[in-house]
Amino acid sequence: MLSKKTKYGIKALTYLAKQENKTPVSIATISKSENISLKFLESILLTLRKNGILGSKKGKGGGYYLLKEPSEIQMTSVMRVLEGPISMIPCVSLNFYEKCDDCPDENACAVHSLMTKVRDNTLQIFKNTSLSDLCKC
Amino acid sequence: MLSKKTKYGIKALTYLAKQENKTPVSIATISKSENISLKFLESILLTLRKNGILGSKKGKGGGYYLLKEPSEIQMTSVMRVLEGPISMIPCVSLNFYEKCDDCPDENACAVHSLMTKVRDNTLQIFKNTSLSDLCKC
DNA sequence: TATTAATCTACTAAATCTATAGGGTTAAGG
DNA sequence: CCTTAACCCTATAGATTTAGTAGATTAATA
Repeated sequence: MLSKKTKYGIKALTYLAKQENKTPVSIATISKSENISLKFLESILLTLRKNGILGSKKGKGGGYYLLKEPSEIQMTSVMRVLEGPISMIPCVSLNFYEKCDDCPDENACAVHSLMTKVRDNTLQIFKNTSLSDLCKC
Repeated sequence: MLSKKTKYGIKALTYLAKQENKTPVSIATISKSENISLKFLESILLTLRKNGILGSKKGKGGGYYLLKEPSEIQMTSVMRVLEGPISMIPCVSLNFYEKCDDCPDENACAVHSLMTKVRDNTLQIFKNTSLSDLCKC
């Protein structure tokens, strides 16, 4: 299941991507427009900033803005920052790999092979989708 | 994230699919072979039975067995029974649809369109993968 | 320089989900 | 009638999610 954190994060990012100029947008503005709890959104935007996707400006007239062009922001990085692993199970994860306790042989594991397929497909979609693509809906 | 329930369920199913004859296999046998907590596996097999994937026989010589041929069991049904929706978000789910509270227009929602793509792809994989395919690893 | 608009930080909390564990009941076989 | 094994119900520790609350910090501006 996609967490609300990720859902709200993507919505906020597309909102910012749709801005014509790059002047900062306040959390409150995004919160109202996208119907997102202000305080929750605050923490989401903070993690996006700490992970190099957003920049921020403090004080009056401040807010958040994209650090790169929307077309340069892949959904892979957005998903990894907000949702964590793209894989459904750690033993097939590229960036968050972990061995299963119960599994003696990954190569003979049905779950492993099935989830590898799913990961490959999902990864392709996220790689080939940028923030600017999402704005076209 | 794939739950352990689903992971264990798939492992148990492939174990049953690998059996040559269709005589029932006890929970204890599968539990030992696949390193799965017996009590947890018990509840998993029970839900698989209640959802028409497994049959069971009580008493001595009893246990669980597949109701259909492994090649006839699609991963779509297995996943839906164990993990629930295949979609990452209810608003794109075919079998578990729910509207988002915050979203005024699904067709204009970036998350919706992205997750529809992911669902379509994942669904294809699960549809085209049967239990017998998983035994070939 | 005082005010105001913002981000930033830290703590708390309710609700839900996950992954079991325990114990008793029922049915089948020998 | 004894053993075996599924069935069923309950509880629970721990983790995660989704916030809410309170206040500190920073920067622009009047």
